[in-house]
Amino acid sequence: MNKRPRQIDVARAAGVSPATVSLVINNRTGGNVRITPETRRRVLEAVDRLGYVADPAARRLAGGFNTLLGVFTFQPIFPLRHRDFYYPFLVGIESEAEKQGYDLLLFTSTGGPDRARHVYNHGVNRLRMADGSILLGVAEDRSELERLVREEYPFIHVGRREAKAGPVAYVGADYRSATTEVVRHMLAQGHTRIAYVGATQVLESLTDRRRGYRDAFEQHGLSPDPQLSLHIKTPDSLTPDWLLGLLQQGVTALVVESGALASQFVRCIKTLGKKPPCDISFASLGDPYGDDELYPGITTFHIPRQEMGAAAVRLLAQMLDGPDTADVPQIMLPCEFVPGDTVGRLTAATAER
Amino acid sequence: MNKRPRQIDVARAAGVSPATVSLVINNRTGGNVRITPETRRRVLEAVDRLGYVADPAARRLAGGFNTLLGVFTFQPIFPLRHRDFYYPFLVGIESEAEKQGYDLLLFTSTGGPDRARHVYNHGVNRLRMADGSILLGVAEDRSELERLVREEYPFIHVGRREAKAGPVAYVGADYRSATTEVVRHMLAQGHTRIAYVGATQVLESLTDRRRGYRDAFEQHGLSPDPQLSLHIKTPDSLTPDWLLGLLQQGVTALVVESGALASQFVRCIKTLGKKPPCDISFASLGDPYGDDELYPGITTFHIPRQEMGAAAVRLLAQMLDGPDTADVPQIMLPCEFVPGDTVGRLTAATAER
DNA sequence: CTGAAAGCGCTTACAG
DNA sequence: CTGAAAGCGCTTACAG
Repeated sequence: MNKRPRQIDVARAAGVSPATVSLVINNRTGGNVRITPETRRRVLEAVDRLGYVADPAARRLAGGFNTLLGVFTFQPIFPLRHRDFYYPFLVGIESEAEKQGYDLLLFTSTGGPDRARHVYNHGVNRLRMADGSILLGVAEDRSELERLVREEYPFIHVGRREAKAGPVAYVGADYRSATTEVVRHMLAQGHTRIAYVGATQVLESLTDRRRGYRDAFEQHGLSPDPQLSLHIKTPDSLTPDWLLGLLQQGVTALVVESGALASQFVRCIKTLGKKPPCDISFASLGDPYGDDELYPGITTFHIPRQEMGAAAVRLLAQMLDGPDTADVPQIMLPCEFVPGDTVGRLTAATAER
Repeated sequence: MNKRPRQIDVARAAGVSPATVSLVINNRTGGNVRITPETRRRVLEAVDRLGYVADPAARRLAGGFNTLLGVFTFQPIFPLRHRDFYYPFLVGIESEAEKQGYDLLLFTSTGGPDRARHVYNHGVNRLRMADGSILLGVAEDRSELERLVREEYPFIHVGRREAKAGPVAYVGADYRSATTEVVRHMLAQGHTRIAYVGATQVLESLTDRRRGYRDAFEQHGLSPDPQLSLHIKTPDSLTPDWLLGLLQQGVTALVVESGALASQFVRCIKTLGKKPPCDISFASLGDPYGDDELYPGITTFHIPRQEMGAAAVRLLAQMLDGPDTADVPQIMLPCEFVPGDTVGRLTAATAER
């Protein structure tokens, strides 16, 4: 086990100084650095002959940067279930990290026994191992986010987030406008009794949708019936009977807040032997992740998950490379409206059913 | 507050030397090292207050460890297509890394313009940033693997690999035995004209299956008809006509080497209006990844991808923790036989069809 | 055009 | 029980 050659070995073999070896290898040519072609040749020849390979750790230490981007998720990033939740984001994160020349550091050592993950372990911000990090997913506990903001650790959150400690840098999706577009589409088809079925949870991404729903009505000079904004604890609460109740209240169209609710809705409507859009118009506020076709021609909008991941990396790289401007990037990406065929014109028959 | 705190900052804050900080943080307690509880407390308090995290690069350079496990794939790890190829491995890798307290370093900065990845970029073995690495996937070019072995860099390959430079540490799946089991199952049902449809490629995992096929015949005191071992360049070469030709040669059963070939086969057989197992018995040598049901009750074997990932991490952790025993771990995990219903008993009707 | 020197942030013998 | 010092293998001003 002969030791691998070091820079100094190459220098000796080529009859130059270590500095010159470094210069040649890194192709540093700017400024007042100029290497004779002959010297360069000798160095490269020695590198080749000795099989020299620079130590990346030393390189990074000396260079003062580590080109490591952290990826932190509050839950395991590769869960067996819901495998697809993080996946499209990761596709974007990875490909952009590749372009920007960063490696990705996945914080897997921060898990508690419940597999919920913590930024601060033993009071230490593990993320500091990376130059900056991307945060993904939903944290039960907001205090870690607050602390990160207070600490001024460079990070980008995927998904809009608010914190008391100050502005959070994020790449979000514009659920508000997208929801407005969907609901306006329903209003334009003559519907006014449009139910909103969402979770009880309060979360930025959900609040945005709820605002979008309201916006749509206001833009039509209407205001939504508060009775039709329904918040349930779990998708299971959405039962055929419950749905029937809604229909009897004159609901002619319905939007659900998430993919999980959408599939539950589809199940119920089938049980009832009814079909959208004839019996009820229906839309999902965001396409389900994965490519399992939830319902073929569902009316919805596309969440640009991949682009969000890529944009987050790009912003983070800028934050790290660029001069430290104090401004906190906050970006909302548009969601593309997917017309589908589950929303139809309100007919007298439907309305009076 | 701008710069991240260094060890020296903690030392000053706690009124001790950097060495003591290092000792406390790494829980070095053996030998003649003993830290007063009071000192330890002061150090940890300072660490906490300053938010100190050791620089992994410096740590590695100084001869310590990183608790970073590299994950290297020869292609993007999160491809949009074939998303599921790496996925189940990653599930295992992540959960085991979590258990062992390692973070995962994904080498995304090593991509060439073709997105094929290289261990050695500009002559640098990027993997050395991590204590050790897991390698996944198929490399066109074997020279990097050879070089890693020669360099004695600690790594585990997921999937059996051979190298000229010496033994490769791996966690493989026992495709050979699994294939034997499948083919014996066919032989036991009376089939003898069993075609083997595989790729032209030569690769350990494929070679193992080909051996397993041969083994099965030998165990029945037979030897396979060389004419029935067929190797095609792409799945597209498997056409209905081609299949018909096989049937006319008296083939009554058929195994395909991969999931891609399996779905192509299923397509052809449907075109021909035939059905397994009545018209032909059929098995796939390994379940397709993902959970898209290729063919509901297909006869195959289950590749324990998740377990392979976990085992690789476990072995690597042992390699790194343990005293440097020179032995190279090579493990083959069993594949579970999935009987399915696409293999049936050979009847006179089928044989003489 | 190239070398000598300092320094990146740690860990590990070695003293005391 | 803890500190001072050397060293890991590089890069980058700074001289000359």
